[in-house]
Amino acid sequence: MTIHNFYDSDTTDQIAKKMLGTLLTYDSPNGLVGGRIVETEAYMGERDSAAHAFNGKRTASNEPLYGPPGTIYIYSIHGRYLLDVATQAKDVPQGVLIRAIQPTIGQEIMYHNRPKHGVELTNGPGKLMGALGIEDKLMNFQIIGDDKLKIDIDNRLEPRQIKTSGRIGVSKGDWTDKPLRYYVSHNPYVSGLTKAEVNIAHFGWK
DNA sequence: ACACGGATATTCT
DNA sequence: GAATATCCGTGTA
Repeated sequence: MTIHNFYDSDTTDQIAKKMLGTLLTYDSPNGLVGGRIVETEAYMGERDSAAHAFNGKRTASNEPLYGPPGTIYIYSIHGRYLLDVATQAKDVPQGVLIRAIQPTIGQEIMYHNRPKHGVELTNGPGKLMGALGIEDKLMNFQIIGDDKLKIDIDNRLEPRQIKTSGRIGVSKGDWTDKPLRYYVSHNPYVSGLTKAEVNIAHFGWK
């Protein structure tokens, strides 16, 4: 199965949900790193008041959102770099923000890239990029899976339960509270998860 | 020049 | 947990 089949004939919110449990990997200069995606958010394009392409806004920096499905869209905010993947046909600026991963590959390298303890390694969109060692926008416009940065959708882990909520950190607007954030219930690497919600025995996987 | 954001770290109750 | 402090690229002027 190629990455392209994954996007075919699905709405962006469905794609965001289906990305949970897939494996994000990066063939970094220091070695292979990566982990299971445990938290995503869908951004629904021109009509979505929280989206970068709201009202058709199109600039040099959000141009990758307008690319074909699988186009990598890295952007900076508050001095961090965040990872988005465009999900729809060319010129349809919808995408999924990858907000957290459970590290499974090259953890020593990631702890070196980002010297924090436990879940602090990757429990946020800027944190996971720091851990992977991606601190620039050089991969913008690449198609995910074509080069160093990949999402492996085979052997996807099945979440026991997927929860939804409003999206984090978006400014007030009509779409602020729409349930377009998806996460693997009980997984400790989900951002902002309370201790009581974590299950250390199964991490939320079937 | 300048204000601000799809965030994170620190410093308190 | 809740209130700051700080991050720096980007858009607008």
